[in-house]
Amino acid sequence: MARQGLTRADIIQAAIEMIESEGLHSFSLRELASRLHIKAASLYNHITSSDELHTEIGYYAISELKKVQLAAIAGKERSEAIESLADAYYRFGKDRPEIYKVILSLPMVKNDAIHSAGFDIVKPIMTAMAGYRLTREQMMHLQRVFRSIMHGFISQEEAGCFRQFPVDVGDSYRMAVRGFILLLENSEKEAQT
Amino acid sequence: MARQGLTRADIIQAAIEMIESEGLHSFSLRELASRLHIKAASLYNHITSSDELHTEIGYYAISELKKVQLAAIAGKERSEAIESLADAYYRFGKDRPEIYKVILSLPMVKNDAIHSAGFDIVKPIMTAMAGYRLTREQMMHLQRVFRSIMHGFISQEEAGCFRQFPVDVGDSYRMAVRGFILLLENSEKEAQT
DNA sequence: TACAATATACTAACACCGTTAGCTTGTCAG
DNA sequence: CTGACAAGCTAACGGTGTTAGTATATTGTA
Repeated sequence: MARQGLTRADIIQAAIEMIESEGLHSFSLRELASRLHIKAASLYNHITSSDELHTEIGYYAISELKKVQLAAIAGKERSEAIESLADAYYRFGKDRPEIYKVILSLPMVKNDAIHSAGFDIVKPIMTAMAGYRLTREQMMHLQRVFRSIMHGFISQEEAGCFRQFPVDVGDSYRMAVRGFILLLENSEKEAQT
Repeated sequence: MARQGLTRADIIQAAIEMIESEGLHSFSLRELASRLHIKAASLYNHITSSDELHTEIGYYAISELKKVQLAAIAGKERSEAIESLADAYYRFGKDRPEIYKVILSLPMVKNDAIHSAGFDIVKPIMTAMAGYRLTREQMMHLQRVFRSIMHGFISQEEAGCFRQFPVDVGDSYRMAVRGFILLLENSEKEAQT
């Protein structure tokens, strides 16, 4: 009745908007359905489960992050590229916290599609490190270190863990990035010998 | 009827055991009550809400982590202390992943008791860094960097994000710690000038 | 143009969740 | 011994994701 011909894409889109504005924690299928002027059960004509929808939103989130990262490193090299990439990462987490949380909550395990989508996040980092004379093995390790630093920092700040001291969080962040660059330079020296 | 005289401590204890064995995600008050041979509503004679219980378990988790950390740095200095502390942190996250998740999910914001409990996690790091000649301000920043690295690494590995390359995760971890020590040494030099 | 098939919506219900109100009853202190 | 408190209970509310079965608008085809 008064059927509006909703598509799967419409639903994913609406879910993303809802998560961005209301927060991931308060998301529910019933509320989503209500916004689309539909009953919750009707959503199942387009999706097979809540998990699947969640995964779909995860693809979007990863592609958004990748987009921002690629733009950040364009035409840059070495420490400039790293700093710019880190800034992009950091700002994404701050500007779109709910979308960032979606990425974190993604079940990387056992889902091949998401697993391979994870490569999208790795690539920009590898590119940014290309200006350093590193072995491929070093780069694989360093990419993990970079992601650990960025993710760790963003999620701890988001969780409110950084309010314990009266020093600027931005300064802490820059120190963290500096530490990574030091490690890059140090690894470069090691690779030369 | 067959009243067993459960105490608040009994309930918290049972909840901890249940989370460790079954996982945080599948925890529920009803299941907890069932294990105690009680109805869910009866739990409310001892706790005021699910959130409160969650917070209580958080205190336990933080105290456990602190215990492990203090033991790790006892009688050690400088890089040896840092490495040992990092190892303790890392092993805690790996050995007791569900309890570690409880710490992460703690609502640091707005809860003063938890906020101050957070200092328990900071202290061992500050102590471990005491052997370096750093200003107090530097230490506040570096403590954030350390926690970011550790938390970021543990949670990404736990999420399965590190399966994308065929290089040893332990090697990546050691490289991350080495990066932090490099940053410490570098900061020390800066403080001297 | 008519009809069949499909896509889109619905209602009703199930099993779970946290939580509250109100009741019973065992236990212990005065 | 008795009154008060503590510790349990049942029943219910509103919330969640999900399934089964039904109706109907749209669309493709004969």
